Amino acid sequence: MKKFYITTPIYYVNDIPHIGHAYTTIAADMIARFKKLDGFDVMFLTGTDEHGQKVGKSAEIAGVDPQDFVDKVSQNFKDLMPVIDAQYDVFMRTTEERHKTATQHIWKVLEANGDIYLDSYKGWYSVRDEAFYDASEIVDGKAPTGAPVEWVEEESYFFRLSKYQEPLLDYFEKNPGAIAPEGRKNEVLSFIKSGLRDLSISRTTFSWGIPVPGNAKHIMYVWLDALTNYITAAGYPEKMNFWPASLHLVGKDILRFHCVYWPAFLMSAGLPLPERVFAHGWWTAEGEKMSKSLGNVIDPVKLVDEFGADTVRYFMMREISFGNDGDFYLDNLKKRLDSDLANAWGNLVQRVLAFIAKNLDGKIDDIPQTDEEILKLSKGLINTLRQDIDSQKLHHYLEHVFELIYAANQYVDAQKPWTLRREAPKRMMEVLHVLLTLIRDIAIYLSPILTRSSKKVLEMLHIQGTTFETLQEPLNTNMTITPPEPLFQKSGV
RNA sequence: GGCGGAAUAGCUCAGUUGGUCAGAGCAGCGGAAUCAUAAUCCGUUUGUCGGGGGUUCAAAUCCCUCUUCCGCUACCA
Repeated sequence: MKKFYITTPIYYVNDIPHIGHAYTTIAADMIARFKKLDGFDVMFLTGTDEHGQKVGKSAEIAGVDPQDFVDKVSQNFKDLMPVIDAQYDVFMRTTEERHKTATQHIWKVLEANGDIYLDSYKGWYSVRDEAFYDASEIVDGKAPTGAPVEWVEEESYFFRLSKYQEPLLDYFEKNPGAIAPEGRKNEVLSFIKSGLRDLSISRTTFSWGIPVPGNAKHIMYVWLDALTNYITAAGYPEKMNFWPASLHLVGKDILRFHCVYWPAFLMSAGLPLPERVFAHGWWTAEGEKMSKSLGNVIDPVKLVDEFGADTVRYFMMREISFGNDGDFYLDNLKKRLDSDLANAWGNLVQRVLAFIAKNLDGKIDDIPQTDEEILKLSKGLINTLRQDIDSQKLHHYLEHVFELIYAANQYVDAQKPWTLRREAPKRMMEVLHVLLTLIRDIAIYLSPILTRSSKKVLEMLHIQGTTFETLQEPLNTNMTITPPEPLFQKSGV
C-alpha cells in the first residue's frame, strides 16, 4: 500500500489556539482524508511544541511547574481537533520521552559527523527586543528599533550550516517541487544564496528544554528540538515507517526553518529529505491584521459553535487560493453557507430526495442508466481532484466539485422529473437513479471537507464505509429514502 | 538599500508554455420553471487586463520604465 505522511507544524503552546492553527490543521486534514479515501496508508501528524524560553517564562509567571503548565496548554490544542473535526493519527508533544530520546540521538549523529562544534556566540543583544543585531545594524550604539543593546558573549554549540549551502542549492535544483508555492521557493533560494552562516544550536540562559548530550549546561535550540518531532513520530531512531514525509504543511512565517535548517539537519544525519514543503498564507479579519491589541482575533471554537465545523472548514478552504493570504469577512462566510452549501448543494439533495420520498414512497427502480455524459463527468472528476490535492490547489478542488453540483442541478431542470412522472414514469425512474448516483458521488467527493454533512447524505442513501472505489460501484437501489431534513441551515444574510 | 512578487468587471478573484484569454463566482437586471430550504435554470450590463514605451503576424501573458502595495533580507518561536 502506498504511504502518505502529512504534517502540520507542531503548535507553540505559548499561544492560544486561533484561526491560523485551525486553518493549517483543516487543510492537512482535508488532504489526509482524501488520501485515505484514495487508498493510501496515511499518517497525519500534528502536535505541540512545548520547550523554549517563552514557555519557561510563562510557567514561571503562572507560578507552576513547566511540565504542569505545558500539560494544560497542550490540551487546549488537542481539544481544538474534534471541534474542527480534524482526524489526526498522531498528536506529538515535544515533552514526550520518546521525543527527547530521538532529539538527543540526532544530536549525537550530527556531532559524530563533525557538524557540531563548541564556540561562543557574540553579538549585540537587546533585552527589550529579545533579539540580536548585526554590527551593521547598530546606529549610535542602539538597535534599529531604538532599543539599547549590550555586547553579549555566550558559550554555544554551532551547527555547520555553512557546509550545506551548496548541497541545499543542488538539492532544490534537482527537486523543483520540494518547496511551494514558487514565490516562497524563490525566497528560500535567495536566502541560501546570500550565504549561510553556522547556526547556534544551544542555549545556556534558560533550562526548559532538552539537554545537550554530554553537557547538561546547554539546552538544545528549540527548532532543532521541534523539527525533529517529524521523525520522532515516524519512529526515529528506530526503523521509520513513514519517512520521508510526503508533505510538510507550514505557515509562511516558518518557511526557513523547514526549507533550510531542517533539510540541512537531515542531510547531516544521513536521512532523506521531505518530499515537499508547502507554505500557506495568513488570514486577516475584516480587512485588518488580527492582533490581540485590536481584539479582532477570530476564535475558531466560537465560529464552529455558530456555524458548524463543515461550514467553517468549507469556507476556509474555498474562499482563498491556498498559498495566498486572505481576508476573513464574516459576511462572505455567510454568503458561502447560503449560496454554495444550502442553495446549490443542500437544495440539490433536498429536491431529489424529497421528490422520491413524497411521490414514490422512497423507492426507486434499478433502471439502467443511459445518460452517459453527466455520469462520465462525475466519474472523471476524481482525476482532476487528485491533481488538485497533489498540487495543494485546495480551492480548485472545491470549485471542481461544485461544477458537478451545478451540472446536476441543470440536469434536474432539463429532465423535469415532475413532468416525467405523469408522462414517462420509466424515464423518470432512470433520471432519479442518475441523480441519486450523482448525489452519492458528490457526497463522497465532499467528504474530505464537509465531513459531517457528507456522512449524513450517505446515510440517507443507506451507504456506509465509502472510499473512492465506491464511485465505480453501481448504486444500491434496494433501500427506502425517508423524507429528508435540510442539510444546512441558512444564515439568512 | 538588495532580491522577489502583485496590480484583471461593483465585490472576491481565475487566467500553465504569448494566438476563441477578455473569464468565473457573488451582487444587479430580465425571463422560465414550480420537484425543492422562494431553493433552481436560462439570458444579460459594466472592463483602456495599474500608467507609458517596446518586441511580435499576434501580449493580460515577453522586455524596459514609472506608480502603488506586499514578501524575504538568520538565531523569540
